[in-house]
Amino acid sequence: MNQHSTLKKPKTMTEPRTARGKRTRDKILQAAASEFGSKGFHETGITDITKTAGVALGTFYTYYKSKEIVFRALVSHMGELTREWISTRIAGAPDRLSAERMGIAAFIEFAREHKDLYRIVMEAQFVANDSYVEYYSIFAESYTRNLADAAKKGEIRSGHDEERAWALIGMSVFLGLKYGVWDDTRDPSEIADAVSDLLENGLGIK
Amino acid sequence: MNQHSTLKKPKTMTEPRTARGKRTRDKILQAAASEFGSKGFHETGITDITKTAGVALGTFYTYYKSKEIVFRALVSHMGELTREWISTRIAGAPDRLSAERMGIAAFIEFAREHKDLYRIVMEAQFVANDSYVEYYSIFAESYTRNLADAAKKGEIRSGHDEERAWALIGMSVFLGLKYGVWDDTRDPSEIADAVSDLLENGLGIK
Amino acid sequence: MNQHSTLKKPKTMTEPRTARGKRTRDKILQAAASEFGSKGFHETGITDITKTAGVALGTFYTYYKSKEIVFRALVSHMGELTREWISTRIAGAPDRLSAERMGIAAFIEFAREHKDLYRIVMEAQFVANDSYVEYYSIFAESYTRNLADAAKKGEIRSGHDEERAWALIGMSVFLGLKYGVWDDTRDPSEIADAVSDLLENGLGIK
Amino acid sequence: MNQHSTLKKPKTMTEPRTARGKRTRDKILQAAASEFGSKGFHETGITDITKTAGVALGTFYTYYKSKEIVFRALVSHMGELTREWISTRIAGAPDRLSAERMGIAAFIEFAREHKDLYRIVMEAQFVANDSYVEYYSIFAESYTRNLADAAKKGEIRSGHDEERAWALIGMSVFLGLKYGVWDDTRDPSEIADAVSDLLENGLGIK
DNA sequence: AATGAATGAGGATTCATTCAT
DNA sequence: AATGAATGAATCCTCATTCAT
Repeated sequence: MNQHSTLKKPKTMTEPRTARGKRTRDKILQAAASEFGSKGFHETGITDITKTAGVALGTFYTYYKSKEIVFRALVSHMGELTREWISTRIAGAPDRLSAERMGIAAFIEFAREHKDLYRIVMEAQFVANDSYVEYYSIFAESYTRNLADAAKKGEIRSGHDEERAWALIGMSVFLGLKYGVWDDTRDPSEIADAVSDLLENGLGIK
Repeated sequence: MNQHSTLKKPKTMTEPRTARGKRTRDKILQAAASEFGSKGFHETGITDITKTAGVALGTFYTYYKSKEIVFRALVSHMGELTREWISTRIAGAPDRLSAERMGIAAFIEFAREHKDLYRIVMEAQFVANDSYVEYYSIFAESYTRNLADAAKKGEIRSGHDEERAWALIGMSVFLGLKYGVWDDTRDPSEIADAVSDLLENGLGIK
Repeated sequence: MNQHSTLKKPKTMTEPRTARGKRTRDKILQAAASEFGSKGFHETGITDITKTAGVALGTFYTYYKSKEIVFRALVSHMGELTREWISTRIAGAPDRLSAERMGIAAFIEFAREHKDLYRIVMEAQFVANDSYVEYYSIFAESYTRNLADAAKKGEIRSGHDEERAWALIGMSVFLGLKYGVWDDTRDPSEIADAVSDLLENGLGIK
Repeated sequence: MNQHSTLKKPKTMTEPRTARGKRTRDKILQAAASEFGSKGFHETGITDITKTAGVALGTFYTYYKSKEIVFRALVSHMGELTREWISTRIAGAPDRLSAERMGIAAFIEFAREHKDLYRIVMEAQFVANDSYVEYYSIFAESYTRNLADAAKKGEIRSGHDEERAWALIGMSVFLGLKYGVWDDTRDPSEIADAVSDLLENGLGIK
C-alpha cells in the first residue's frame, strides 16, 4: 500500500527506555481504556485521556502515534485478556459440555467486570474493523478446534464445527451484552444453567 | 409516533405537505442509508448524503433535524424491515423447529442483501444506544413469546424462554455477520442446515 | 450609486393593490415589530415573523424585499409614532419649561408602552445606522428649533441650542431606558418632576 | 471573578501559563476590539479577529470559549478603561460643577479616541444585555454618590440624585455619540462649555 | 521525557432568499 | 396573492496533531 516506500521520518515513536517512561505509557493506556470504554471512541478526546492519566497533552504522542493506534492496542490487549479470563475459568472442566456451560458464565462475568473493555471491542467494528475481525477470528478458530477435538473424543455430537463455533460465539456475545452489560442483576451461572439445556439437548423433543 | 417527546422547541421540522416533498424526503433517507451503511456514521458527512440524494445541502435540514435523527429513523425503519423480511420467510413453517432453520437462513440472506443496513443497526450501539437496545428488545420479546408458545404446543422442549431467545438471537446475528456480511460465498441455507442440528439436538450425545 | 442604471427585473415588490393585500402587509409589519422588538434583529428569523403573522414564508417577500427593509420601515414608522406621541402630550404646555417636563414624562411613558419599538430604534444603530442617525437628527433639529424659539420668546435662557438639544435628547433617551424599559415600577411623572429641577435651575446654587 | 457561575462543563479554558500565552491572548483581545468596533459583532467573524491578531483560527479558542465571551470581556475591559479615563481627567477639579464640565469634555474625547470601544459598549445592549446594564449601573451608582456628596458639601443644589445621575449620564453618552463619534470636528471642551451653562444654571431664567 | 501553545482542516447547522406551483 | 420546497453561502466551533521549549 505504501506507494513510495516513503522515507518519512520514523516519527518520535519510542519504546519507553526508562522505568518512568513505562509507567507513563501505562497510565495513558489505562486512561484510554477507561475513557474509550465509558464515552466511546468518538466522544473521547485526547485531552480526556491525558487528563485522566494526569499527563500533559503532548505526552500522549510520545507513546502513541495516534488516537486510533491506542485504540487498536487496547483491542488486542482485550483479546488476550478475554482469552486468559475464559481459559482460566474453564481450565478444570471435565469435558466440553461442562466447559461450554462454564464458558458462558465466564463470558457474562467478564462482560460484567469489564463493561468498558467489552464496549471497546464492539466499537472496534467501526473504528478498526480489521482488529475486530481478527479478534473474533482467532476466537472462532480455537473454538472450532475445541469442538473438533471434543467430537473426536466423543464428548459431543459431531457436526459442522466452524458454523457451530460462530453460532456459539454469537450466543455468548449476546448473553454477555444482555446479562452482563445491560442487565447485571441476574446471577451469571444461573443464566449459564438456563442456556445449558439448550446447548446440551437442543430444542428438539426427546 | 413521537418516540421521545423531548421538550426541545419543535424547530421548523415539517412532515412534507406535498408529494414532491415526500419524494425528496425519501431520496434523502435512501441516500443516508447508503452512505451510513458504507462509510459509517462518523465518516459520513451531510454533504455526502445530499450529494447522493441529488439535493442541496440545506434540503437535508428541511426534512431531518440532525444527522443523528436520520440515523435513528433508519434504525427503526430497519427494525420494521427485518421483522417483515423474517416473518415473511418463515410464514409457511410447519413448526417452530423448521421456523428456526428458515429463520436463520432468512437472517443470513437479509444481512447479505442489506449489508449496509445491517451495519447501521450495529453501529447504533455507539450512536444511538437506546435505539439499539429497543431494536433487539422488541426482537427478543417476540422471540420469547414464540418459544413459549411452541413449548406449550409441545413443539420444542420447554425451558427458560427469555434466555434462550437472547441466545438464539446472538446466534443469528453472528451468523449473519460472518456468513452474510464478511463471507458471502456460502449458501445461506447450507449454513442454516449446518447449525440446524445444533438447534434441534444440541451438542449432547444421543 | 447605480453604476449601470441596471435593467434588473424590478423584483416582485408590489404596493398591495387589493384590500386583502394591504391587510397582509400590515400583519407582517406588526409581526415584525413584535419579533424584532422582543428578540432583536439577529435572533429573529423571517419564519418567526411569518409564523406570528400567520402567513406563509414566501408571502413575506411579496411585501418586503428583505429583512433589513422591514426593519428600516419599522424604524421610520417609529420616528413618526414617537413624534406624534410626544407632541400630542406636550401640546397644551404653557411654555417650554413645562413642555420639557411633560416631554420627559411622555418619553418615559412611551418607552414603557412600546418597549419593543424602543428597542428597535436603539438596535437600528447596528443594523441600519443611517436610519438611526436620521431618526435622531430629525429629532435634534426640531428640538433645536424649539429651544431657539423659546429663547427668543424669553421663556428660557439663551444658549447653544444644538448642543443643548443633543444633551436633552440624551437625557430623555436614558431616562426612558432606565425608568421605562428596565425599571417600570416608578411613576413617570414623578421622575419627570425629579429631573425637572435640574432642567429648570441646573445644578448651581442660587 | 467568575461572574455567572454557570454550571456548564468548564471545557478546556485556560489562563495562559506562559508569557507567550499571555501575549497571544492579548493580541487576540486587541484584534477583537478593533474588529468588533469597526464591523460590529455580527459582521465580525472569528477569522477576522484571528487574521488581524496574526494567529491561527484555532488559537482563538485556546483563550476564549466563544465569540460572545470575548465580547463580554471587552465590555468589562471597557468599563474599567472609561472609569479610569474620566476619573484621571477630572481628578484636579476644584468642585463638582467643574468636574461635570471636565467630565463631559473627557467623555467626548474618550468617545473620539475609542470610537471602536464606544461602539462595542452600545452594541452590548443587543449581544450581552446584562453586561450593558451592569456597565451603566456601576456608572450610575458612583455618579449618584458623587452628586449626593457634592450636595452635602453645598457645592450643588440638592435633589433626587439617582434620577439626576441617569439624566447626566444620558447627556454625556449622547454628546459622546454626536460630537465624539459622528462629528469629530468640534473641540470637545467647546462643547463642554456650551453645555456647561445648562448644567450650572438650567434652562430657567435667572 | 514532558509540556502546553499553536495549528487549520473539517463539519454540522442556520437562514435569507428564490422559485415553481 | 399565497404557498412552502429548495437552495447554498456563510460561520462557529472542535480536536487530532505538531512543534518549540
